[in-house]
Amino acid sequence: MAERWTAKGAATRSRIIDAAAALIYERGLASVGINDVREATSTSHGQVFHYFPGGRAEILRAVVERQARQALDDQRPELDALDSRESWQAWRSRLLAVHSARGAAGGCPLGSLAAQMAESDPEAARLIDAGFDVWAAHFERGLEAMRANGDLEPATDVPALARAILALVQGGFVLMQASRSIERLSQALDAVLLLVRENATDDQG
Amino acid sequence: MAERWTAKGAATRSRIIDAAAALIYERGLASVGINDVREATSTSHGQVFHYFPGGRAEILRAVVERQARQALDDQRPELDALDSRESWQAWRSRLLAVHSARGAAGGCPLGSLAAQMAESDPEAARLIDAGFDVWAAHFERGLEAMRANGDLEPATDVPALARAILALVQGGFVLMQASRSIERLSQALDAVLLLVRENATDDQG
DNA sequence: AAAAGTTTGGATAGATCTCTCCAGAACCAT
DNA sequence: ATGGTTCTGGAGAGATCTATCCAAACTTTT
Repeated sequence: MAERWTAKGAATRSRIIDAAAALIYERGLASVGINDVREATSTSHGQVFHYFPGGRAEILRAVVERQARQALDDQRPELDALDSRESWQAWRSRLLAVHSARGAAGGCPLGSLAAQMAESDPEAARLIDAGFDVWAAHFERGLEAMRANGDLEPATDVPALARAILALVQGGFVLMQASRSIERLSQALDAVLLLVRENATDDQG
Repeated sequence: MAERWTAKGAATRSRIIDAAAALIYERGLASVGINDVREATSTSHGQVFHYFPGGRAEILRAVVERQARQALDDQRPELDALDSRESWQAWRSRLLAVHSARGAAGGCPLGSLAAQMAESDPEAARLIDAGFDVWAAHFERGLEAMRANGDLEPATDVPALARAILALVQGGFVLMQASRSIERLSQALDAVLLLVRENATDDQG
């Protein structure tokens, strides 16, 4: 099914998704129509519906999947090795740097889509939720690694802690988006480090 | 300026705001047009623009202010007296009950508007941010009361803790909205209690 | 009761948006 | 090369949406 297009076609399709994602991130989903995407990509109306027979809804779902990847990539490479308190700190720095460079606008590439799509498109909501699952799994992996190294209290409820951390991150993004201030995200990430520290064994903080 | 309308007129205006808020909360902002609001309130097109000369954008801003109040009311009366660990627990229970009854859908009445309006309407973003400020101030007041009672570590950075708690709540709402599971909000609120407990003096937990 | 102001209903303009359809150009395999 | 497939361009139907405008009905005031 992914082989339905030639290399050229797949490139055009990607271009459409990328442009749609960028526009939605900058202006909000409601302000982005097919025509805006068409203009931004120098494509024709026919192409858009050729590559997305499901129309706008199908583009939007592709954007969700793209942004789920984007949100994770924004945190790499640190996201893949959150196995010490220092690595969590490095992860925090990267996330802040990325969103500082973006002007503290737009919120979470993935999370900001939740409020915009969840109520109108259940399938999109499912995709967003799946993205959160993968994200939380990365946190879990890091925390488990810490536990294996003896850096985390053995009794820690890792899945619950991972979800709490993800909630903190998402909430930090929401507050940041409303205020356009990186400070809000920074405070939330400080609390993440605090949570990790308080579940760590060597409580030297 | 608030006396521009008679009692009857003000009632109609309120009816419009309430209906718009409810529809937006249920279907998402992008799916709600003036016509939907008109139908839901059995009003005419003329009335809508009579009471909101600024058109759709003005209605939306009024909805933001209404939902800022709604979000706080959802947490009352506990929100006004978060001066002990028990009161935080009662607050948690109320919030869960309210959103459980709503089917764990829609997210935060206020916070869900951030992603939907912040990028397209700066004034709306300002109103949302102001709502968050009031919300955080309530948390601060409760925490300060705890400190005055000797229940909180004197060195606690209360404003930062309040912001972290608000971020947790907002993030919990985001995860809840995507998954339609009250469990996600519950986990976030558990973490709130944990944060409060860990900043409390008598660490018997 | 008359006048002034407010509220209500609805027609309609004007713009916008999604989506369908068709045809020509480019590409690829045999 | 040639036949089939994919890619591209654009016209236009059909629906929807915001907003304006005007006049009638109702309220309030004098």
